[in-house]
Amino acid sequence: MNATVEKTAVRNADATRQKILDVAFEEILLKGYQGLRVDGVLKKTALTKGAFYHHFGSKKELGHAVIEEVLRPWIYERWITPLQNIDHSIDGLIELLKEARDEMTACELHTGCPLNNLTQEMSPLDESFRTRIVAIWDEWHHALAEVLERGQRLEQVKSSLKPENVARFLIATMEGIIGQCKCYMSDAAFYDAGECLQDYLESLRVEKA
Amino acid sequence: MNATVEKTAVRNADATRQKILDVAFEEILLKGYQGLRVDGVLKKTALTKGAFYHHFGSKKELGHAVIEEVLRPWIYERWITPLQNIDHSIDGLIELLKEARDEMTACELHTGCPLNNLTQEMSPLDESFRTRIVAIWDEWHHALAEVLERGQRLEQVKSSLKPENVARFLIATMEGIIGQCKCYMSDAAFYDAGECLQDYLESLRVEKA
DNA sequence: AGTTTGACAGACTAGTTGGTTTGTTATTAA
DNA sequence: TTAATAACAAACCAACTAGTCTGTCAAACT
Repeated sequence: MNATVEKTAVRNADATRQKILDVAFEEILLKGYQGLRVDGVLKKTALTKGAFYHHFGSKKELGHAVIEEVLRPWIYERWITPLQNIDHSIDGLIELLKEARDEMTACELHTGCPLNNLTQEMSPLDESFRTRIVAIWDEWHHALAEVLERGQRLEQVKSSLKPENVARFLIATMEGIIGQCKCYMSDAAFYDAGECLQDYLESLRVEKA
Repeated sequence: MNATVEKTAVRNADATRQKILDVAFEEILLKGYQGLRVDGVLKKTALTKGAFYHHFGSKKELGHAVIEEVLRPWIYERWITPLQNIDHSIDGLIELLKEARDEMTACELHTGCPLNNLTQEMSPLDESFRTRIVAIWDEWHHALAEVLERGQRLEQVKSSLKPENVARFLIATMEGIIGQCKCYMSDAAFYDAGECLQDYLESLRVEKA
C-alpha cells in the first residue's frame, strides 16, 4: 500500500517514450515507415496525441529516434556484438550463420531484416533517413571486416582476399537471402542458399599444409 | 491536314492505359506502392480521374497490372532472357554480372531492383501482391538453375553442386548487392562485393584435369 | 501550502487520398 | 445518318492523417 511502489506506473515519461518507440519499431517492421500511422501507434500504446507530440516533434522525428534508439541497438545486439565475440573467424561466422537461420525460422520469416527494410524503402526518399541508416551499415561492415582481418593475422583466413570486399559480399548475401525468405514465407531459401554461403565461408579458410 | 493522320493521337485507349502503367511503374520504383499516389500518376500523365477509373478498378488493380504487364516483362528482358542466351555457363554468368554492373552504374543506383523493392515492401502486407511477385522469382530461379544444369551436362560446371541451391544463392547475392548500392548511393559496393561474386562463380567451374 | 512545470488527454483542423458521379465527346455499329 | 457505346473530363465526397490547441492533473520545487 506504499504509494511510492505504484508511482512509477502512474506517470513515467521515459517509459512512455520507450513504449512509443517500441511500438513504432514493430509497425515500421511490418508496414514500413510510409505505412506507419501515428494514430496506429497511439491506439496500440493506448496513448493520445498529446502524449505523442509531447515526446516527438513530428512523425519524421519519431522515425529518426526509432533508427537511433531501437534499430541501431537491435543490430548491435543481433549482429555486431556477436561478431566481436568470435574467436575463430570461419568457425565463428558459420556458427553465427546457423544462429541466424534459427532466429529466422522462429519469427522473422515474413518481416525480414528491419535495417534492410528501412534501407530499401527510405534511401531514395529521404536523405535524413539514408545518412542515419548508412552509418549503421558502415559499423556492421567495419566489425565484419575486423573479424576477417583478425582471422588473417591468426592465419585462419586466406591472406589473399580483401577483408573489406568479403565483408561487403557477406552482408549483401545475408540480406539477400533474408529478403528471399520474406517473399517465399519460408525458410527453405535460407537452407538452400545458406548451404552455398557455408561453402563460400569454408573456401575462405587457409589451405591445410 | 488529313484528319485520319491525327486520329490515333486524339484517342487511343491502349496507349492511355499503357501510359498509366509506365508512369505507375516509375512511381513505384521511386516511392514504393504505398508511396504511389493515383493523383500523382494523373498529374504526370496529364489525365484525369475519369480516364484512370475507366481503365483500372482501383489502385490495387493498377498495382497488379503493373506487376504483370510492366515488371514481369522488365525482369524477363533484363535478367531471364539473357540467361537463356548463355552458351557457356560460367563465362556467360560473369559476362551478365559485368553488364549488370554497367547498367547499375548508369541509372539504377538509387532505385534498386524493382522486383526486389516491391517484394520487400508488399510481401508482408498483401497476399495478392506476394503471390504474383513470387511467381516471377520462381521463373527467374528456374531459368538460372537451368543454365547451371546445362553447364553440368556440358561439363563446364562442377557436378557436385546443386543447381537449385546455387541459383537461390546467386539471386540472393545479386539482389543483396544491388540493395547495398541503393543505400550507399554508389556503385563501389557493386565493385567490391562483385569481385567476390566473380570469385565464387569461378569456383563453380570444373577443375582442369 | 502554494506555485510552477512537466506529462499527458482529447477535441479540432486543414490538407490529402482513393474513389464516385455526372456529363461530354469521339468512335463505331446499324 | 443515327443510335449506342467506349473513352474520357472534372466536380465532388467521405475517410483518413499529421499536426495543433486548449485544458487537466500530478509531481517537483519553494
